[in-house]
Amino acid sequence: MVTTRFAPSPTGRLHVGNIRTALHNWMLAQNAGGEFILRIDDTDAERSREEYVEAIRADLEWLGLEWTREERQSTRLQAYEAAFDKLRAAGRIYPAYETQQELELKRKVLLGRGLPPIYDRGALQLTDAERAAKEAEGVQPHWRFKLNHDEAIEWIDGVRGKTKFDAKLLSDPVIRRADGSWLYMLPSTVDDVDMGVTQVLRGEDHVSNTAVQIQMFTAMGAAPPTFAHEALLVGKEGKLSKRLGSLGCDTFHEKGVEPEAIIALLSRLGTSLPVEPIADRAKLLETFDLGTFGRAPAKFDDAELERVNTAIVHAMPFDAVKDRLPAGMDEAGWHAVRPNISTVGEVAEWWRLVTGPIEQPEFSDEDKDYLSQAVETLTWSDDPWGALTAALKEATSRKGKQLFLPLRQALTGMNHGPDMGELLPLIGEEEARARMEKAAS
RNA sequence: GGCCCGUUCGUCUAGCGGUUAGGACGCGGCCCUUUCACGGCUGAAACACGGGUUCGAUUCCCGUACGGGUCACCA
Repeated sequence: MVTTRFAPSPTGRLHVGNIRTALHNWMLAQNAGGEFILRIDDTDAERSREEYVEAIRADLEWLGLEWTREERQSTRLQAYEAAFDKLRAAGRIYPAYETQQELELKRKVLLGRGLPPIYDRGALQLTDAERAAKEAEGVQPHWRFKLNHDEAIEWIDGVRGKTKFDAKLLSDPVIRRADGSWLYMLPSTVDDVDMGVTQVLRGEDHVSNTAVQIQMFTAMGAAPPTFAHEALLVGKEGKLSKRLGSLGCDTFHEKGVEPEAIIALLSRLGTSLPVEPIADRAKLLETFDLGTFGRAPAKFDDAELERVNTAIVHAMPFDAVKDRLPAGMDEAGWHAVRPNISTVGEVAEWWRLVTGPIEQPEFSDEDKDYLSQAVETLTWSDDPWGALTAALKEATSRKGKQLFLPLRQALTGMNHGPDMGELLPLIGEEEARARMEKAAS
C-alpha cells in the first residue's frame, strides 16, 4: 500500500510550486492505487487561517486532485505530546534557554569566521543549578531534538539517488517553542508514522530536514518512509519564487487557464519527458516516473503554460465546455470558433459575430455592387458559403482576397475570424441576407 | 563561509569513452488555406571555461566561473 501526502500550511493560496508537489504526490498515489492524504499543517496558529484551508481545498478540487483522506495537525496535539514525552525520556530532547537574539548573534559570529552557523549546543553544557537559575528568572525553555552525531544519515533518494548527510553539520532543531507550540519537524514526522505515509516527495529545500527526520523516525522506533526531493522551480529570470509565489490557482483561473493545461505542464516540466498538451490524465499517469526527474532547477515560463493551454483548448470536445459557453452556442458553434481562441472565455468575442449586432466598415461603391450581386446569388444549402463563393468566382473576375474579404466584412464586420464555411450556416440565411443588404446600401 | 545539487540548441531535456550530439516546445521557410488554427515537409539552433586521464572526451578526475538549495523558535 502506497500512501503519499500533500501537507500545505494554510498561510496563503496554492502557488505553482505547491501545485507541482501536490500533483506529483497525487500521481504517485494514483499510479500505485494508494492513498493521497491532504494534511493541513496548521500548528502555527498565528499565521494559519481558515479561509486558506478552504481555498486550498477549492484549488485542489478545481485541479481535479482529489484526496482520499484529510488530516489536520491542530487536532493531533496529544499525539505530538506523547512523542515528545517518549523522546524526552529517551534523552533525545533537551531544553534550551537562549533568546532568538542570542542565537542570531552566535550565527553571525560563526559566519564571520567562515564557519557554518550550527548551534553550539550551549544548552547541553548548562549545570542543573544554571538551569534552575534560568527558571527562577522566569525564563521558559524551548526544546531541541538532540541529533546523534555518530549515526550516519543515509537514504536512497527517489530522484537524487544515494544521499548522505553528516549530522555534525546540522543544528539540533528546535521542535517546540517556550509556549508549548510545535514547529514543523516533529509533528510532521509523528504524522507520517501514524498515518502510514510510505513515500515522501517534496522539494529540494527539504533535504536537510529529511536528514533530521530520519533520525527522528529511528528514535521513535519507526521505519522511515522512502524520500524523494525534486529540484525546485525557478522563474524565467532564473530566480526562485518571488513572482512564482504569487502565481496561484486564482490567477490561473482568472486568466482562463484550464486545469488540464497546468496539470500537463507541471507533470512533465523538469523531467526528461517532453511537455505536451495532453488533456488525458491517464496518459500523463502512464509516463510519470520519478526516474525521469532532473536534478537541475526547472524554469517555469508563463508563455509555455499559455501555449499548452491554447493547444488543449483547441482539442477540447464540446461536452467538456458546453456549460461554460454563451447561451445558444451549440456544438457547431464551438467547432467553428474554437480554433480562434486561446482561452474558453474568448468564445464570446467570436460568438458575437453570429448573434450580432455587428459593426460593418464602409464599403467602396465597387464592393457595394459586388455585395448586392452576392445577395442575389446567395442560395441556401448544406454549404451556402462554398456555393456562394464558387458562384461569385464564376460570375465576377474577383478571386482570392477580393472575392472573400468583402463578404467576410459584410457578414461579420471583421477581416479575420473563424472559418466562414462554418460560420455562415450559424448566422442563418435571413440574417446573412440582411447583413449583406445593409452593407450594399 | 561550510555542506549538498547542478551547468548540452531560446526552453525542457536524451546522452552514460568513439553518435552526422537525438527529441519535444518555440522560431524560420515551403505546401495546404480568404485569415487564424490544424496538418505535412523542411531549416537554423547546444556540450560554461581551464587543466588532466586516454589512441580518443559531451561523457571520467581536478580546478575555476556561474546558478540553485540549505545552515530559522517558517513550513
